[in-house]
Amino acid sequence: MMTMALPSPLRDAVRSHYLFEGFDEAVFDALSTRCDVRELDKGEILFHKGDVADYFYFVDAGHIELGLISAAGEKKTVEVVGSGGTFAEAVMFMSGKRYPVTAKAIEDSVVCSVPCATYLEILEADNSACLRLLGDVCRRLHARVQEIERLTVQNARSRLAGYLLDHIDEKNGSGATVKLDLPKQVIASRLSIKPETLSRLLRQLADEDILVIDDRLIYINDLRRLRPYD
Amino acid sequence: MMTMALPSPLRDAVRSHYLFEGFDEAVFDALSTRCDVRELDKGEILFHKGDVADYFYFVDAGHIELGLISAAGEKKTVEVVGSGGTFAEAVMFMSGKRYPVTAKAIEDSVVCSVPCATYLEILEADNSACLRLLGDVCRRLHARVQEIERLTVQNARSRLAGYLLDHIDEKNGSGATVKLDLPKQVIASRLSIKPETLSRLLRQLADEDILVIDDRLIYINDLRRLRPYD
DNA sequence: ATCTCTCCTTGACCTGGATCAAGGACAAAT
DNA sequence: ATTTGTCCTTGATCCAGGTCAAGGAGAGAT
Repeated sequence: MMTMALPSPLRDAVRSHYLFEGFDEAVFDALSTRCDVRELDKGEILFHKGDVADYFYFVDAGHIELGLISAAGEKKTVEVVGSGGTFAEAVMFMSGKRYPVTAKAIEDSVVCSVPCATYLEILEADNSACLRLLGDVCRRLHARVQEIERLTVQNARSRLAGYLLDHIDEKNGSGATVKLDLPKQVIASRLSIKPETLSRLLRQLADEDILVIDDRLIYINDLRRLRPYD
Repeated sequence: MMTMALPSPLRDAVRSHYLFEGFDEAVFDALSTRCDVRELDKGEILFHKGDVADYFYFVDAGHIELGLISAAGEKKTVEVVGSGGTFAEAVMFMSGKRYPVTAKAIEDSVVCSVPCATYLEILEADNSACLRLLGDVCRRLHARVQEIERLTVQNARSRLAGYLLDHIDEKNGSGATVKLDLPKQVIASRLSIKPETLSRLLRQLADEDILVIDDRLIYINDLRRLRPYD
């Protein structure tokens, strides 16, 4: 992992993220001098679950996987954050200040670290920043509740259908195209199934003529036949 | 369901909750005149998933179950809130402002409704209230991530062990006593298992002399033998 | 005291998805 | 051109937990 100061294009990208865009120029400037760029190789771990959480992150390039690993080695991807997104900003308020998940680069990535302490100082003075962060955290909370719903009241096939419908690139009439931008193993983990099962389910949907698989490109023939499972 | 103005003991209980205790007397007073008491019969539904979320709630007495129901009729209890707790305060910031869960009284209960719009106005002026709410929402977010972890990397037996260890009333040496304060069906749903499975798992643990069951009282003989599953 | 309800337990059986094991398809390295 | 590694697929088998069905126990209601 390499660490260095913020180059100006990255500074601008961070600046325009809604967690920062409301700040005064001077305030943001002070904050940005305390941020660092970190370049991560594919597979590199940024932080482990349980590490002290002094920073949250903005993704400039690549994909960061937030996941859980049990004592027994079981793995589960909770979320994958792509460029333009932030993660771990919610831990700022947690007593103990420890990351509840492990963050790992699933491809060569560039992230920007933001010191929680400095950001917190800003929040203490800036009410509207506080409200924006509240909105952000609540959105995340809602996403987690939906995930629990998917895990408990839906089966694997429904979860896959939901995932595909959520990742449509292009619609054409009653069909659509989905380009899988993540390795299938990562998608499987996000859906809490094994890669083998994902493979079989896709095959099953293809056998039923609901979709056609061309490597990482999936053509959905009829959205109506996929939706009932969502 | 009966609705009426806040009686003074309930007013004090709400006042001392951390989401309100930092308010100036005058501010809290204005808010409290807009709150109502609602008495719910066992089984009564306070709001459905998808309803417009104009209020959040403080529980004065009883237990409120926050749950999900799928189209197919599958049920899952996400959380059970007892007296002194609040729920649905996070929806204030959600676009659309709709409840993501259904709230149902699992016994005769008394709750106090707090209008989101009024509370939001206070937040817009009071920075420290904002920060307290942020802490609160982040705690909830963390709890949801832990729940996802339990659901995905642990099996039913581990989840039950974790539940029991989380609900210990009294410790004595290497053992402990747990008093189940919720109907077993509700506990089962919280653990995302069927009542039959809960019953069987408890029996299994009893057969292994890890615990003794006396109706709603459970004596854990040896915590060390239960912990490995947590 | 018997009915009826709700809550819980138990048994018999079934199934979705995991696991184990064996390749296939590429791409990068030598 | 062969090796090595990563990612994916496919088949065979297994099992945790669900489903279905049949009671049992206690609490009110009549």
